[in-house]
Amino acid sequence: MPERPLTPTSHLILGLVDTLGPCTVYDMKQLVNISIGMFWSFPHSQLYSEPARLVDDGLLSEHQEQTGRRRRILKLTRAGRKALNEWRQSPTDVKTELRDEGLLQLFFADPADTDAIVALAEARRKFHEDRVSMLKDIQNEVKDKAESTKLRTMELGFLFEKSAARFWADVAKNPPGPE
Amino acid sequence: MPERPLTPTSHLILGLVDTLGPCTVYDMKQLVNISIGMFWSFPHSQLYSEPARLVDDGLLSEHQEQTGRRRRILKLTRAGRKALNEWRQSPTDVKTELRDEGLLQLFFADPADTDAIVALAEARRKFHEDRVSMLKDIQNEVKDKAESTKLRTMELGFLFEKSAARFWADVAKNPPGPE
DNA sequence: GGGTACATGTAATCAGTTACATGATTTA
DNA sequence: TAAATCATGTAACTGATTACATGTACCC
Repeated sequence: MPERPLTPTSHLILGLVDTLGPCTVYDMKQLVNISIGMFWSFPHSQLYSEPARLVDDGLLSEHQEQTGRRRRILKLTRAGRKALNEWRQSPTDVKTELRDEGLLQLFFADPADTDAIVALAEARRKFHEDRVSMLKDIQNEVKDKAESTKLRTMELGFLFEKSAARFWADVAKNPPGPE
Repeated sequence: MPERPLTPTSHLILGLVDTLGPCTVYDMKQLVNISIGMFWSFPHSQLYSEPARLVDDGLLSEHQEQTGRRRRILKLTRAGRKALNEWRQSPTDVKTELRDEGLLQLFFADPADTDAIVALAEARRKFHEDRVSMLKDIQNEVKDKAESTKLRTMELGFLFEKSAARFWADVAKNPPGPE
């Protein structure tokens, strides 16, 4: 059995099952939606397909209900917990992916077309400001329940959205021009 | 011919060919490496496969050298320029993907294991600080040659790396703990 | 003239994404 | 009890990633 290299998605699932205890995919989806999923999209089909692989790998066990919705309950196996803990002890050296199509548009904007640049900047500023307030709402709702590490994680996202909003406001006010 | 929806990678290629004029994939790779590719990874095989699709779509034309390395020279077609300009006029409403495995590790860190958290934070702080200085070097080198829009784009990346470095320094100094 | 790094691609795998489909619960 | 929404999945596609492969130019 040449073991499959685990992806970030694998570790996400392992971490979620550890956080939630035995749980369904839907439970995981709920948690992802209001936390890490705010910054890193994990479509729900991934949350189904990856556990299936992890069961094959022996890192999760699954138990299907015999009644009602026949949901699958997922649990960490001993090997799964071991894999999770090893990952926890090895800080990654992978660079952050900052994939922003708005930035791509700025990169390829025509410096002579100031109107387009300002329109882009205004749209993105508003976008990031809306996200700042969404994040505030979420934070208020979870701040008493969530673990300290999870709250802390949300902070970097928060910082990013705020500097992005400021950045685009500045671009709108003082757009790059020709020459 | 139902036209294929263009991806960010498609627009990247179209934009690069517009910026560089008729060029090879390698020319594009060089530019990507010192700019947008610092934040959004585009493996070079993508820079080969996507132009092939765009040629199929009629958005690029290609002309292979008959001698030497038989490189392929790529050019925007009229339809390609039209597609690029339409994209330029339509600010995206797609959210920024901030994919950071270090953050994932913080999210799933054990609040009781302060040592692991501090080690993670130190590693990531150093990582982002190194990137800040890489970016400074690049900026110094290109600041007289590059277009204003392209320089401006790099700034958000720069801001991000700086706040990430600060964030992790703070986590190291004042790590989230149990209870 | 042999080694090394640059340049140019191809192939195969696999994960990510979108779309589809439908059953179970709640609410009007 | 019908409509709406929540919940739970599957399937097909295709793009992203990794690995492989080889040619060309330059340097020692």
